[in-house]
Amino acid sequence: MPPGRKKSLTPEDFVTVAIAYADVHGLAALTIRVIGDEVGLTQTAIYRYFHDKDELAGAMKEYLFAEMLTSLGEPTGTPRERIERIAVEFRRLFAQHPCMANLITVLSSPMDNSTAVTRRVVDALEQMGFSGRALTDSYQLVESVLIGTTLIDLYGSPYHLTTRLERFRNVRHPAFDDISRDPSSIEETNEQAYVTAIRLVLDHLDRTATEQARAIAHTSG
Amino acid sequence: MPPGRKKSLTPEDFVTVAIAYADVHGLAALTIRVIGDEVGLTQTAIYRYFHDKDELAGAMKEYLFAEMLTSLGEPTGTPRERIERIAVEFRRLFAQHPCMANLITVLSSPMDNSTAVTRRVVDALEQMGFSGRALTDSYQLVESVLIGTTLIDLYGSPYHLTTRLERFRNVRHPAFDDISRDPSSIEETNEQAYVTAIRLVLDHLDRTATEQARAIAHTSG
DNA sequence: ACCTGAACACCGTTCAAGT
DNA sequence: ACCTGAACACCGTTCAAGT
Repeated sequence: MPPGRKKSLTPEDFVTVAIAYADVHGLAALTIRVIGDEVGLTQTAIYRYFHDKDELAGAMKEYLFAEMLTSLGEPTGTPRERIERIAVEFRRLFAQHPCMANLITVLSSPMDNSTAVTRRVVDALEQMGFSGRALTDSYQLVESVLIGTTLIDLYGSPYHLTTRLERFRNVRHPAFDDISRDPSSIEETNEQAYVTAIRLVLDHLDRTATEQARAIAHTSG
Repeated sequence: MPPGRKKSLTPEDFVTVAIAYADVHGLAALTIRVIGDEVGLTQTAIYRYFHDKDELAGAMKEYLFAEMLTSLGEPTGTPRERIERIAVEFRRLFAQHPCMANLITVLSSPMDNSTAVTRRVVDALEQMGFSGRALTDSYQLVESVLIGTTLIDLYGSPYHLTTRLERFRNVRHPAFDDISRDPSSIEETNEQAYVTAIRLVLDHLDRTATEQARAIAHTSG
């Protein structure tokens, strides 16, 4: 490609620009017209690249999950360590790209990269010894706590922190007043709750996995 | 009021009609024009009762939390039982009114009735022996798991079940295929995850509460 | 092939006008 | 006092027309 040659855009250009904008201004502020402005074209140019806004949102979600898969690298360590790793990277992804929380609540369709993450958790659970209904139940527990507690921290982005601050102030209790004075201690509290919740789930999985293994050994022995 | 006299509407009329519609068709389908149709007036009539759509959404949320407070009744039993009670009623509220999940993600402002529920949890935690930073951390853990795991089950309402069904099918694993065959077993799995998560949190609170009590006794003794 | 400009249906909201 | 009808700004989307 000769220099100075005006290269046309790619779908990825739209995706990265949209993510950057939504992270700062919130997903609600991301209109088709704004995207046009941001990439330097007209409002309607995007329809050459995406069928509709939902398809763009799906591509944004896939892009961010791809980023997470890259950070994750190849699975190593014990099953528990692998799930812990996923929990950490999941959290990091949402912290770096808060628009993800709104994307997930707005979007429903399962897609390749999110399914890949799901499968990693399922693999780890299988290696812990879960199968059949115990496997799906365990997976659901991990997903609910992992995504649930992350969602609740960030769904109002980019106003989630001030909102939570206001909620804490509304409790009208000295301990909550103390913490509502600076946003960073609110973030700490959220982080603390996440880490504790994940640890509780993993401890529980360790216990039930050995129980299931013992039950199977007893049946077949 | 004489019979046959045409009584004018109340704000509550709009609220109940809006909730009923959003529960069935989803919050996204609830437009100002639809509300007008449903109450039997014009699109713009609602502005005599609410400043804007956000105020209506807030009133819907408050109405549903009021319903929950009524179901809860006066607090009785041990602190743990009281939190369990709240967890059960919270779940029931969302099951009966799935629009609540979307209301929460869309709305941010803290309001009277939701704060009342918060305060009940805080009271119970204080009676368990938590104070200061341990109190806010404990509360945050309860809230994250309680609301988080509920949100994640229902945020796509009224399509949340078919969506999850499709996600399970996408995993392409025999155990997930089995469960994705009927929607009721998906609901069971969600319910199971919720109950387990709450139990894990409450067990953890029981442990840390006695630890904190012991630490205080040690310091002051 | 890639982009623009005008247009359309739909949304939340305002406001003057009706009873 | 309560409601209507027409209008406005904004949204996602379509499509004929430009290069």
